[in-house]
Amino acid sequence: MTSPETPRRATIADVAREAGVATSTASVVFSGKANVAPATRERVLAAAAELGYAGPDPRAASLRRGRSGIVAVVLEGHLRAAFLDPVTTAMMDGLTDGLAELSAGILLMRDEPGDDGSPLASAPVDAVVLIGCSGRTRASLDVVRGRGLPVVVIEGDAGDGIPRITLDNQAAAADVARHLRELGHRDLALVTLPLDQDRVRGTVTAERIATATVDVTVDRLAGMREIFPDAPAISASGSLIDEGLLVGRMLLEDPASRPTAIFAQSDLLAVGVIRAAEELGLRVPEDLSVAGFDGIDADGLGDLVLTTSVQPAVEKGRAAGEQVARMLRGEPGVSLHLTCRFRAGTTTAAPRR
Amino acid sequence: MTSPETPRRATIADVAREAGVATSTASVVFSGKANVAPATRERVLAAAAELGYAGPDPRAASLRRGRSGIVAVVLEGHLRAAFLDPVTTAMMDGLTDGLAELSAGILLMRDEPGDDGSPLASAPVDAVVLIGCSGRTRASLDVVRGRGLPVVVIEGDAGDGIPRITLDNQAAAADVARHLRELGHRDLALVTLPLDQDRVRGTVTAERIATATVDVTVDRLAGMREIFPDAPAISASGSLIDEGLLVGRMLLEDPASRPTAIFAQSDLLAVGVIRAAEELGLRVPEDLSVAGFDGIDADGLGDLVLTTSVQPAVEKGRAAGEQVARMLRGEPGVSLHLTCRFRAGTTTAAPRR
DNA sequence: TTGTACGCGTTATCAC
DNA sequence: GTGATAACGCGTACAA
Repeated sequence: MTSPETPRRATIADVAREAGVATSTASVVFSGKANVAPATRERVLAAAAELGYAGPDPRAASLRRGRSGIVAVVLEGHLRAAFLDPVTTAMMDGLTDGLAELSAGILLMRDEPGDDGSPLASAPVDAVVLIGCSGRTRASLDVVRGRGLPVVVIEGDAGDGIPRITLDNQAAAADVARHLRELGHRDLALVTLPLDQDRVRGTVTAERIATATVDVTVDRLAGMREIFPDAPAISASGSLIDEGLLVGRMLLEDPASRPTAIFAQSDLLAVGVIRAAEELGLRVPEDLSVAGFDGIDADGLGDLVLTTSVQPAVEKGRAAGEQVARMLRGEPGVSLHLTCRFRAGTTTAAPRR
Repeated sequence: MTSPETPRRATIADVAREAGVATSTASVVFSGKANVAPATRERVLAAAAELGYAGPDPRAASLRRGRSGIVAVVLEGHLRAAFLDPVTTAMMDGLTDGLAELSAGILLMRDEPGDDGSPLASAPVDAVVLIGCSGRTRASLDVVRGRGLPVVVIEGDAGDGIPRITLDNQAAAADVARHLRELGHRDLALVTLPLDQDRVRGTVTAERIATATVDVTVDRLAGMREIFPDAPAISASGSLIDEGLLVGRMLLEDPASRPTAIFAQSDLLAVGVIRAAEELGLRVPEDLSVAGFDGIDADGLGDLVLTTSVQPAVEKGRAAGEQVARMLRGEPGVSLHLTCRFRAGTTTAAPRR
């Protein structure tokens, strides 16, 4: 222990000694939490420069403070897939806003428990935001809660008294469907998001709905069916333009059974459907009306404006961030229910016949 | 101090006492770093359950170990913009791969130094990956380096001996330009990525190039100009399909000055240009050749295959991750220069006339 | 296999 | 305005 092995990195104590002050004084110089005589301050800073001291070690500081300044964001599935989704990125954007007052960093994590237990359990985080929480997360979540950390869930349910940020998916979907009905459409087809983890592309049956696990999909479907109880539906395997294209082809290839309008559960799917229509020589909205959901500004639509329900994606993130901030302040977190706003675009019109 | 104030959270010492073992034994039970008699182990676990102990505090553990298991990724600009770019997401994907052996979390950070100094300086991270590093980052970077943490830069220059992952942007762009020249094109127009933080859309002048700050843009432009020294260029305000559409219109609207080929600095821009051509009734590649850069599998091209230079985006991330892992192991980090591969597609052909 | 003791680098508290 | 001191909660040589 007394052997001079590696030339150890300077600590704040070394700096204090070099400057001829107490460690507590040096600490205050760096944290700025109290007034220090300018002369003393200079001495400390000079000593730090001389010893190559780069400021307080964040690890030690976070142990002492009980705060690391990091908030974990748990996404389901591959990170890449999550960031491929514009709604998720918008939400992350809002989250950084809501977290701004904490000036906290965002630690990205996946839902899956890794080889050596969930990383969630061993990461020095101050709070956790779950996005679309699936069952698997529960276990690792217990550890986090057991530690007394704030947890907020966006569009999911983590049970107990965990604050949730939710959306009026069903009502908003009904609004869009109503718009189509009022335009005069009677033959509507639906394109849904995945129903469960399996993400099977195919016709949506009553059985499949009964065993569905993705709330968003089920709720939006219910809203659509409020207005069009018998509309056929096909589930996509993800919220992607290419999926919309594939499902769009399935729905449109047979001219005999072709619907006059297609309502997709996401804007990306809707863009794909529009592309499928173009492929088949159908014009939108003259020959086919297409509506989406989300209100993202989809890249690649050109001059068309998608009829959709604009969800407050950024707000969702911001709200979650604000709740985290509140809970970290010791105040109780509350659940919030946000609403979507219908937007009539240029992709829907009255049917031809 | 002896007063029983708040019912303090249980620590590993409490668990050990409750189980009638030494703290070290309890510690080992949780870390699994050594063998413990099954009976003892059970007693410890039972005690932990009883006291509501949720496992070792990550903050304390990281101080003790000197590792937090977190790697910071610094992106320039808004997080949202970063994740809108397919190249960035692909890179992040590779990064998680390269970092896999560390099973480290990824802490997202922005380039901008906040109000209270850069968050980079106060985050408990083990290493830092910079993506497209601008000058502003330098200051906070010094703190990190002063602390002796590994730093790796992807497509940027952080000075000194910091390992860099770079791309042969200029040579690769020249390859694409050469292909167009060999096809017989003489009238080429360029669409560039943003030149600087201002992201102004407009004609690229010598002055603008001189004050440009985005290396990628400048390098690719230089490569293009090696072959077509006088080709006119317009800068886009971002790598987006709709931006390509706008700039494409600017370049194509006047039939008199219409080029026979357009080379865009990103595939997304190229897709937009193709869409602009379609709008004007021009066929690709018969009436207009279009080439891009990146080699992402762009959505919405139909049966066309874009002529482009395929950059190893995932590899860039993976390489950075691997260097970080190496440096954390104590080995020296090395700079890597990756190369793009030219891919001839169906969007380029000999000019008509 | 289990227990003891020390140090990781800070910062909050309180007295001066 | 400055200084001494005690935690913060854990991991790990080392001895038993």
